[in-house]
Amino acid sequence: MTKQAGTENTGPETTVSESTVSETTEPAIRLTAEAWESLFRAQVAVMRRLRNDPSFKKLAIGEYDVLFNLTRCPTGWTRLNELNRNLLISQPSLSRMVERLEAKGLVQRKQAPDDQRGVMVALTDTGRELQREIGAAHVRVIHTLLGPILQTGELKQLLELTQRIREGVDDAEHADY
Amino acid sequence: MTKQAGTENTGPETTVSESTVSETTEPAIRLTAEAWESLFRAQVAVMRRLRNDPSFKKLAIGEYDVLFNLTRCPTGWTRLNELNRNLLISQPSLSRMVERLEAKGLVQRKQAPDDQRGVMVALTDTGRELQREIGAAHVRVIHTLLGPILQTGELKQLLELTQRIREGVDDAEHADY
DNA sequence: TTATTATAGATGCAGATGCATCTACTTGAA
DNA sequence: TTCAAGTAGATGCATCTGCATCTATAATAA
Repeated sequence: MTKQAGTENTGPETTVSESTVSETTEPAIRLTAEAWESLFRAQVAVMRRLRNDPSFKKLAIGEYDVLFNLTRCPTGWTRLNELNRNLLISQPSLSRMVERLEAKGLVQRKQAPDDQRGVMVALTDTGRELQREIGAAHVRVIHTLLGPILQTGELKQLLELTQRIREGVDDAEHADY
Repeated sequence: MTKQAGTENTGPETTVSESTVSETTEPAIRLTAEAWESLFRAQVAVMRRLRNDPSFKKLAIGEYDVLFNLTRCPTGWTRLNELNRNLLISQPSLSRMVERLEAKGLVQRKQAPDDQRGVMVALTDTGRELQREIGAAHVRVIHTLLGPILQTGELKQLLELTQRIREGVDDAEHADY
């Protein structure tokens, strides 16, 4: 349980609480909850570090994420609602965030050709450049942080497991049942 | 690459962008970035589902997380700054969130005995009850969601890998270098 | 066609967030 | 001691967020 000797630990424990997952909980359910909890905390731990990195001085992490998602569109352009599927923020928030990013000259908008209601977004050259700059720093931080913790094989395992989670959850999302 | 036949995919791809991690990037660095990216997206995918669950009607997910963290304190009480270490929100935000939770009767505050500046927080009985209620639903959703995706052994792998990340990152945080 | 229902995105508004700063207290050095 | 520097938490303020709702367009049914 990795408790440092001589430390008066009064803070929250890193083991799963009995009030949520009691010892009488069915083991399979308990394990699933513990795995999720651990995944979530790992994400928080890494994110806390990332957020404070000087590379995110220019742009909030959520805004960077929008630019990043835009780099992944084969045509360069995406529908606003499509973009929203990969983010945690709400539709109105994305709408206004894109507005701000446009004002900063980082993205551009145009009407969707096939749907008069729709809006398409793409990076501008400036936006693409900024994304690359921040992304490069981002990658360096991650490598410095995670490199000493996980070996190549373990990184591959983690990648594979989390990819399946993402795909599985997204599929369930679109499934009509 | 799991692309559905007959689908005009115009949205963001699920493979890592070349603009951030180019094919010439050192493989180890590339893999680390891909693993983090995948972990992050998996977290987003699960979180999107969780957030919409009716069990979070009563309390925002961030507020639930505070209650949850409080259940893990051996003594029941924690220092505000200690609590803040496990969360993504800023110190002023936590300060006000606790204020609101106190107003709702879910947590209680008292002055720290050993430090006149400090504030200690603990759940009230009502708070503990609500945490249990939401937590139980939470666990059910997670199990329904992740159960069909990962097997027992895989969940254990995931748990182990993410635990190491959390510990490793937190240790690096406290290290003085 | 026309009426109904659904969807894309924008907007008003109340409330939450982070940053900078402030006060109060503590620590450590002279 | 005394005083400078550091830390805990609160607060003013500008900004961002989500919810509910609105408009405009699209899809579906009658």
